[in-house]
Amino acid sequence: MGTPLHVELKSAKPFDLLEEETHLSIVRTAAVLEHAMAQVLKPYGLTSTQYNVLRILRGAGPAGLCRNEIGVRLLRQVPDVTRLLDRLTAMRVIGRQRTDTDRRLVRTHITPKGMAVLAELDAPVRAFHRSRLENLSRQKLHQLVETLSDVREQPAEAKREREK
Amino acid sequence: MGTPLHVELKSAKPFDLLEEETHLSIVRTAAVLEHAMAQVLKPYGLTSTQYNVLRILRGAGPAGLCRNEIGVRLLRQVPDVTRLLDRLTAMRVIGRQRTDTDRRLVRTHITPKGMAVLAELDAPVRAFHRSRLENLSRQKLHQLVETLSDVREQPAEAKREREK
DNA sequence: GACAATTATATGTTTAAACATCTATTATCA
DNA sequence: TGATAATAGATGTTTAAACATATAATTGTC
Repeated sequence: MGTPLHVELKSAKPFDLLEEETHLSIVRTAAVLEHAMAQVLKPYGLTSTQYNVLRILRGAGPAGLCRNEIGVRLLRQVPDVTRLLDRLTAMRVIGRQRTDTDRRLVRTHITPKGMAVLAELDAPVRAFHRSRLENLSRQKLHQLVETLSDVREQPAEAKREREK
Repeated sequence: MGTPLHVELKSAKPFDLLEEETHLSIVRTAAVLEHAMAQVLKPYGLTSTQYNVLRILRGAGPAGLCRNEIGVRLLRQVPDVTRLLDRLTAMRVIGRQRTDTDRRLVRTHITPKGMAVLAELDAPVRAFHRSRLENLSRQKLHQLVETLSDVREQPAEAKREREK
């Protein structure tokens, strides 16, 4: 059984709004996981966003993806994908080339070096994920994934508001 | 029922490791919530970390807290609390003074202006939390909070490793 | 077929995050 | 007591995030 968040954060009193407690729990849990994951990636000189890009491009295959498409697939949106890709290009783990048919597009693909870095990381990353969540049953994990997708679902009212 | 994450992120194939899917779901959900929360705070010129500091200091009362204590209570750890507090001091929402008994310590407290900003934000923040999670039952929320605290709990093996 | 609107990416600039190092003060203990 | 370690905080520097704006290419429309 885990520690209540308000104890973990030494808050004076428990939260008075369950929705706020839930929000804070999600953000806190993500912060803890992201910090641990960053430690796994650090020896390889990658940030989690950079690793995210490499995983996206490996999944996309040799044709690669254009900048915007990478942007929308990122786990965390970043406001400057161009320079994120610049840095990965400097590391020689990705490559870029203009598309002929639509010369606005720049296709970005993972290089053999990038593939090698990912291959080296696959085992430690899997081991990390498995050990980090070993306390939870398969059923709990499935339930958590399901509930979180409901959280991300925009409430109906807000959706209507946004479409105006 | 929410959208599966691999569809949301246009991933080529569903995840092959449930633990990884869970990790990514948590991080993705936090990113979505944090982005929405940032929109609520933006008109007030506050980042979510700055808002977090003000909430901590309001909870701490007039005596305030020292720098390190604020650091450990933050939802997301930051590596430079000093300059985070510098910026809030420049906004005149917090104040600082050296402690007499231990002159290494600097006590930081929220100012009346800081209290006023928080007071103004209380209603919109509560409304945001309520509407953002209105799709979920109380029971689901309780269950989610409980499961997330289990996720944050360090696995027993890793704990032993860390204590060496 | 011109021309505004849209889309895709890049650049300039300000601000903050990240990391290492440094100073001052207090605690520890031989 | 006096050297050493530990703690609290600040500072310097590099790197990346954030935000606005610009440039280039394509699409839609009348």
